[in-house]
Parts: sequence; structure tokens; C-alpha cells
Amino acid sequence: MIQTARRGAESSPWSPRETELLDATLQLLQEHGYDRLTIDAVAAMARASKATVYRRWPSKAELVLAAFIEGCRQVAIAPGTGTLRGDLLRLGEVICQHARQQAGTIRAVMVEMSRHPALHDAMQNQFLDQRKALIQEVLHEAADRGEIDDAVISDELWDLLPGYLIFRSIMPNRPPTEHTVQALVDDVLIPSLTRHVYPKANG
Amino acid sequence: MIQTARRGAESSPWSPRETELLDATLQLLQEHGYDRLTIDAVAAMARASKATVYRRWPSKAELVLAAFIEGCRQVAIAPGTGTLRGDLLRLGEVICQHARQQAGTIRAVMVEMSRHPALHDAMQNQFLDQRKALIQEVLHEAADRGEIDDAVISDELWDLLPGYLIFRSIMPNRPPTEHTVQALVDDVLIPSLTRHVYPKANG
Amino acid sequence: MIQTARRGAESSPWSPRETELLDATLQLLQEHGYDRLTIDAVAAMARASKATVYRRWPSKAELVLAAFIEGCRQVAIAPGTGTLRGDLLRLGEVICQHARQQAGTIRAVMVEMSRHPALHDAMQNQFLDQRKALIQEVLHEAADRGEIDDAVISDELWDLLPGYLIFRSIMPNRPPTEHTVQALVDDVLIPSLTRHVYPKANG
Amino acid sequence: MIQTARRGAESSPWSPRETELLDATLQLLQEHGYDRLTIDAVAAMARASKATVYRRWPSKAELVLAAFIEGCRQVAIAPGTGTLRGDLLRLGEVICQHARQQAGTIRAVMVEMSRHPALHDAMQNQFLDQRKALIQEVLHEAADRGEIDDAVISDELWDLLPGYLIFRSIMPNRPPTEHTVQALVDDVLIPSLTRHVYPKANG
DNA sequence: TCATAAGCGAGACGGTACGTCGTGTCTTACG
DNA sequence: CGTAAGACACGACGTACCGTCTCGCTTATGA
Repeated sequence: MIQTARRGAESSPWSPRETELLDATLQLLQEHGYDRLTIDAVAAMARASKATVYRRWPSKAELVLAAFIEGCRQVAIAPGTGTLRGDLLRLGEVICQHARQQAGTIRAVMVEMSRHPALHDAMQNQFLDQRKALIQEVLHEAADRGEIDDAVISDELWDLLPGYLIFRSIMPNRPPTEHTVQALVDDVLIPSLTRHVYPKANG
Repeated sequence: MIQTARRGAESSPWSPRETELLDATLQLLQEHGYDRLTIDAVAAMARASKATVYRRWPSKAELVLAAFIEGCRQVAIAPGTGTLRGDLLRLGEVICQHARQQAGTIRAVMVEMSRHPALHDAMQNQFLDQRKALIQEVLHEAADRGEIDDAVISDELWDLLPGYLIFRSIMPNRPPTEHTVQALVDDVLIPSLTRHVYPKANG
Repeated sequence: MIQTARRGAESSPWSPRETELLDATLQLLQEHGYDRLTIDAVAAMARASKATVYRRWPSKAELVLAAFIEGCRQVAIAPGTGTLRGDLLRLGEVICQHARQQAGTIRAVMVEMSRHPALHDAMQNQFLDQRKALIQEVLHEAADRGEIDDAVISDELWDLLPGYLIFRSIMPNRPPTEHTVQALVDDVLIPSLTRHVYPKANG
Repeated sequence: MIQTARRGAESSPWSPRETELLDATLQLLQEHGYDRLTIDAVAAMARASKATVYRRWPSKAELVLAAFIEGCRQVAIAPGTGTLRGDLLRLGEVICQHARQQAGTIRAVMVEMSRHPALHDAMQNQFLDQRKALIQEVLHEAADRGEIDDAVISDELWDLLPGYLIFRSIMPNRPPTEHTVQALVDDVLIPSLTRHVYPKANG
């Protein structure tokens, strides 16, 4: 069993003061949602002034994205359970838990990302790429162990697990549960990953 | 059993005037996104006044949700291709196409739903329940035809197909394509639905 | 002592239904002032609809003026006490009482008169001219009795008595009292009217 | 005792920015009247935003009152001609001129004062008390010179001169002229003030 | 030791959208 | 036909927030 330093918690690029601002942002974002979040409220909660916020992040959207990414940084994941099923369940659980807590933030960030290209890029580089690498790593380890065929590792659907769980988290009234993760892994992912594939026919 | 044009567009609850307003909303929403959409602009485009809009929908959020649902109403149509794979591909394509067009609207609606319970309920009753019924119908027909076992029809994951496609649509930079749908159906859904299940084991 | 039919209470030009509307207007005007008076409220109080109001008076201003004049019509005055002092005191008292009650209405009507010329004219013809004639009559009777010199009867200042009392009524905090009228008559008007005048030197 | 430039314009309580706003208000008020005056127009004329206006005056009514009082502040000046008649004529002229210019404003302010007690008080303290002191001063100086008896100085009718002139100014079609002032002073006030009074009889 | 500067809180500012309300016009349906 | 009911276009109200800005006050260093 190979286990690399998956815990990507690189040291935060933010000063303590900035972290206070981001924490305030995260909290208010979760409570009130994106457009009921006001910069004034963030500043007030952190006992700062608006200028202090704007000096660091040029707009509300960028502040919120920074806060979101900061919120994710702490939830670094290290599956390494030794089996594919174990890794997937572990991954799913962590995503679930985080997504349930941060549902409001995720919704907000998604809306804003679609507007400013700078935000996609930040999201892409600082978040999605790491997620993708993590999942691919889990799958490749399973292939190394012989649990699955390398050919089923798809570039198209790599984010099916997190994507569907996030979808469920941001839809009202049906947040994902442990049971959801288990069904998804056992009834969908495993059957899919262990299906018979013709050589080269991957998706 | 071949059945086309099933679950046809039930008659809209809106008057012609209201439909004009919703159409204007939808168009501006798609062009400018949620928070650059102004009620004044909607009213101006429909040659109406703000009061006329607010008389019907008490807030911008509810107007947008109504417009979204109206936009969906026309797309809630029926596969009826005769095979499970055909039905799923057809469903996926329709969802894809619609979700790509309405990505901005969907993002906006999700944010707003999380705030006002009235919006949840509207979404639930007027949209999700119909989607669910449609998909379950497709699966039950496949079971009737003997393509799958009734036991694989899950209440937990019924929305995996639309959910993941919608997730992809609202994430920036990776809108779902025909290829996505095909991979999802052939490599994930079909393997999952045709897996061996023990009697009574649902999920 | 000559006494003509001063009671100018010519029969109202309004139908009973219209009088209801005007009464509602007067009451609401007194309670809330001009611009917090709404046509909807008038219609509601009279169990009528807005169209019914607008059919008779083309604007809020004209409705209010009509109501004001209607309110005045009932307060017709008949001095005829036999002495100048008695007549003036009587006049003053009546004006006082009415103006105190209708202060809000008077304020409102004054503002609106300044805008639509049609309103001055209505006010002039239907109200001021009658007041002026009444006062001049009182003075001429006093001259006939030899109490004053005809020459002191002024066209310039004929409305000093009502004008000052109305001013006092519409200024906040100092509504005119019986004492005000008495002081005005005894200390100002009588000295003025009984002053020595050179022939032709009137003002 | 000759005294000029008495009771000079006490320093304005307003900042330069505020004075700009009040000036714009005054100008638009005079042009369009109270209810055709819009806060947006005031802000636009002063190159300000609505918020800047509302930060200082919580409503249109209070803004207008402040503008009115500001408009008066400059006119609150002193006769000091050396004779009672001269002083009264001078006072009357000044009042006349100002009232004719500000007729629309005065009308507007009167309506609004009757509603908000705060406006009464502002009017009372910032305007009427000063006027009263000015007039009483003129009369006491005349008494000092022996022109009139102290006993004729009345608390009840101190505002007869300004009150009647203002009444005339706000009635449409009969604005006061120089002739009006002259008649009022010579034919009414002087006879009244020089009448024979019994000792102790004031009024 | 003091001044020069940089960061900060406080909060005013121009702009813009919100959601509300009132006017005066118009249409619909009832009696 | 006149009426009650009320939808409608228009436009002002007063509120709230964004992102910019100007003030002084505090620190913190460098001459």
C-alpha cells in the first residue's frame, strides 16, 4: 500500500488578520447567503473597516471565493484505507460532511464563478485540480492492486462522486447521508468500475 | 410498449401577460445573470411596470424561480424510444441541452431556494416531483420489458443522471456534452442497473 | 338696521352621492393632510370606486377644493348685531371656529391653488368674493349708522380680519382664540376704522 | 438709538456641501413646487446622490423645511431707521419681498409642519422666535423714543404685520405690494399703536 | 528624538437597484 | 348605462449595498 503525502494543507497564504476576515466571511456567507452578505457586515464582525477588506480582495466575489477556498483547505483528505471501496466511502463521507456544512457557500461561489473568469481560474487551480488528482490517485492505486482495470479510469466522469454529492448538498431538502454515499459506491461506482471493458473503450 | 408524447406540457398556470413577463425574465436572466437582472429591465422589456411584476411575484427571487420553472415546463418530455439505453440517452440529451442553456438561471435559482422555504416547495412540487416520476417511469418500463430487475430502482439515487449533468452544467468550464451523456449511460448507469442484486436488496 | 339675506347657503350643486364623497374627502383631509390623502381611501370610505370619483373631479386637487368649498358652505354667516363692534366680533368668532377646525384643509387647499389656475378661480368665485361682500356690507352698514367714515373702507386691506385669523390658524401652536379676536377688533380694527382720515386719502 | 446691521446672519449650521444641497432644494422648490420637487432632482443638481441627502434630512419634508429656514436666515435683518413708521415700513418691505419669492416654499412648509412635531419646533426656534424678538425690539425702541406707549405692545398680535403679509403672499392672485405695506402701517398699525390706552390695559 | 510614512477605523460619497405606494387611465362584469 | 372592482403604466419614495474616497489616529521605522 502506497500512501503519499496527500494532506495538501500547504501553509495558508494569508496573514492572521486576513484569516480573521475570511473566517468572518465564511460564517456570514453560510448564514445569509451570497447576496445578503455585506462587506460592511464582514468588516464589522472582524472589527475592521471596509477599506481593509478591499485593500486585499478587489470585490465581494473574490473575497467570497478566497473564503471558500480557505474553508476547503482545512478539510484535506487522506483516504489510504487499503481498498477501493474503503477509499471511495471515505472520500464520499468527507465530501458529504463538508458539502453539507458549506452548502450555502458552495451555491454562492458557483453563481459568482460563472461571472468573473478570474474566479473560475482560481477555483480550477486552487481546488478542482487537487480534487481530481486525489481521486485519480485512489483509482490508480486500486488498479495497481488489481481491483479494477486501468481502462475504466475516465477523464470524463472523474468527478461523478463529488459532483453528485455536491448536487445533493445544494439541492434543498435532500442532503446526502451516509446511506447515500454507500449506495453510490456499492450500487453505482463499484459496478461501473468493475464492469467488463473492451480494450481502449473507456469513457 | 411504445408511448410518445407522454406527460405533455400541462397547461401553464400563467396568463398570456404573465408569460410575457416570464419570458422577458428568462431572456434577461440568461443574458446578464441573476444579480445584474433588474426588475425595471424586465418590466421595460415587457412594456409593463414594476408594480405589474410585483403584483404577481413578491420578490425578484420568486419571479426568477417562476421563470425558471416555466422555462422547464416545455422541456419535460418523454423518451419512449423502446429501450432503456435509448430512453436514458434521450433523457440525458434533453437535460443537457436545457441545462446548458439555463445554467445561469439554475445557479441563481439554487441560491435563492436555499433562503425562502416557499421556493423549495415550489421547486419540489412543480419540478422535481415530475422529473422523478418521469425517470421512475422509464425504469419501470425497462423492468416490464425485462431489461433490468425491479430491485435496482432506487429512491436514493433516482436523480443521479440529471443531478450529475446539472452539476456539470453549473460548474464553469466543463459543460456536459453528448459524450458525457453516453459515457454516463453506458459506463455507469447501465452497469449499475444491470448489476446482480440480491432479492430485497434495493438502493 | 338693514339686514339682507346674507345666508348665502344656496342649495348645494352636489347630489347626495357626491356629498358623501366630499364628506369623506374632508374628513380624511383633516386627519391626514393633503398628500397623505389618497383617492383610494376616499373611495373606500364612501364605498365607491376610484372611477366614480374621477368621473366627477378630474384630479385630486379639484376634489379637495370642492370638498373645502362644500365644507365652507355650511358655515354661512349672518352678523347683523346692530353695531360694528358686534358684527366684527361675530365675524371673527365664526371665522376662528371654522378655521381652527379646517386648518389642515386650508393648508392643503392653499398649496394646491397655487398650482392649477382653475383652482384659484374656483376659490375666488365661489368663496372669496362672497366673503369680501359680506365684510364690505358690514362696514357700509356701520358707515350708514355713522359709526365710521366711508373713506376708511379699504379695498386693499378688506381681508385683514379673516386673513390674520387664518394665518394664525394654519401656523402651528398658536391657533386664534376668543381673546385674539377681541384684541384684533378692539385694539386694531376699531382704532383703524375710526381714525381721522383726510378726504380721499383712503388705503 | 440708531443701530444698523443688528442681529446679523448667525453662522449657518450647515457645511458647504449641505448648503449646496439646500440651495438646490430651494431653487427647485421655487420652480416646481413642493410635490413636483424630487429628491433625485435635488441630488442631481448638486451632483450628489440620494443617500447623501437622506443622511442629513430624513425625509423630503425636513429637507424642504431646512431649505426654507436657510433661505430666511439671510433676510432676518434689521430696520434701524430711527422712526417707528420707518422701521415698520422697512420690516414690511423685507417680509413682502421675501414672502413673494418664497411663496411656494412657505405653502409647502406649512403643510408639512402640521404633521411632524419636529418641524414645528424647528420652525418655532429657528425662525419665529427671532422674528418676534425683532419686532418687539422695534416697538420697544419706539416706546423709548416716546412714539408709543409701552402698554400697546401686545403678545397676542405681535405678528399681525408679518402674518397678514404672509397670508397675502400665499393667497393666489393678491401678492402684497409696497402699497399694501404702506396702508397696513399707516392706516392700521400706527392708529392701533398710538391709540389711547388705559394704564395696565395691554393687548 | 522626532518625523515621515504606512496601515488602519471610521464613515461619507456617487451610483444603482430594491420593493412600496399613489395617481390617473382603463377594462371587465354586475345590476 | 352607471357602478364596483381592480389591473395597469408611470414615476417618486425611502432603504440598502457596492466600491471609492478622504479623514485622523496609531504604530513603526529611519534619520
